[in-house]
Amino acid sequence: MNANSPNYRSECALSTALDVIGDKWSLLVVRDMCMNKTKYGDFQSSPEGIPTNILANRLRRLEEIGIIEKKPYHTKPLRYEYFLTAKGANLLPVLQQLAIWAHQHVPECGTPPDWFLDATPEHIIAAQNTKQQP
Amino acid sequence: MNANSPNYRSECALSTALDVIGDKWSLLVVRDMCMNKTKYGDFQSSPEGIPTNILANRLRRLEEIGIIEKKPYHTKPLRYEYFLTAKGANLLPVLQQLAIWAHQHVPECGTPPDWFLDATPEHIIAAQNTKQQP
DNA sequence: GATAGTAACTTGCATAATACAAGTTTCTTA
DNA sequence: TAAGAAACTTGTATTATGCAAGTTACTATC
Repeated sequence: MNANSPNYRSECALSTALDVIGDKWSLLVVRDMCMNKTKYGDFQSSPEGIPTNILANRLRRLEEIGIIEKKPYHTKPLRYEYFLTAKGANLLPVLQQLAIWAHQHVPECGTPPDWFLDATPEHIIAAQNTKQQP
Repeated sequence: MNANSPNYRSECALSTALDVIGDKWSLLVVRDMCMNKTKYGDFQSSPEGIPTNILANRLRRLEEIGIIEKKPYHTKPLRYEYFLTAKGANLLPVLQQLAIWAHQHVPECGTPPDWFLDATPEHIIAAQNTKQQP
């Protein structure tokens, strides 16, 4: 019952990864952030149509576990932008492999853009920094 | 309502991948098969403890979508072993990247074995073939 | 200065996914 | 003859997800 007992299903790294980000929406929010989306409304307007309560919950959880961090961009009312941490940006290879697999093996699905497949976690971080300090 | 309208959330390859294998258990069953487990009881005895109704359901679904195939190893009563197809074995890079990420970023989790990180989909297929034709 | 609009949420309730326990069938072994 | 294993199915409880509506604090428009 305390915050230091995450209680993963097993010691297996794969299983633990799925316990942390293996839900229906988390990786899609991470994808959006890789595309330089930063605000609540940006995530909401993605084509998958994430329910607003789920989005609020995922942003809270992803921040708690250190995958994203929020920075205020407006006071009165207080509003935040969300950015990937290094931990979050390092999920990019996972996203890329998932996209490659679906593109190769699921006929109906779209083609991932080259910039996405060619990017690295470092690119993502760099792009975020230029956006934050214009 | 027909079998040819899978109705994915969007055209996005990542989103489609998650629609296909983005649940809590599918990739763990694929992992077990990468470790040369083939039978129902093998999957059940993995440390995560998959519920038996979920396991039966996932084996059916994974076969329907062509990620695994079953072959009889015993008649009366009829019993099947399950193997990865090429489509299934090609999920290995996804599993590897998830395991690498968790190993690097989640303190409590275990270390993936070298053979797992060094393997390729072709290795997996080859290992299955030697098991099938002794 | 009242009215409408926007952004980022929260709340309540319905539906779907997952979990747990028990039962079933068909052999095999003691 | 009885007990056990293997591979499930069925029933029900719990949790996660989905949808609609409401809230708060501004900003811009008539």
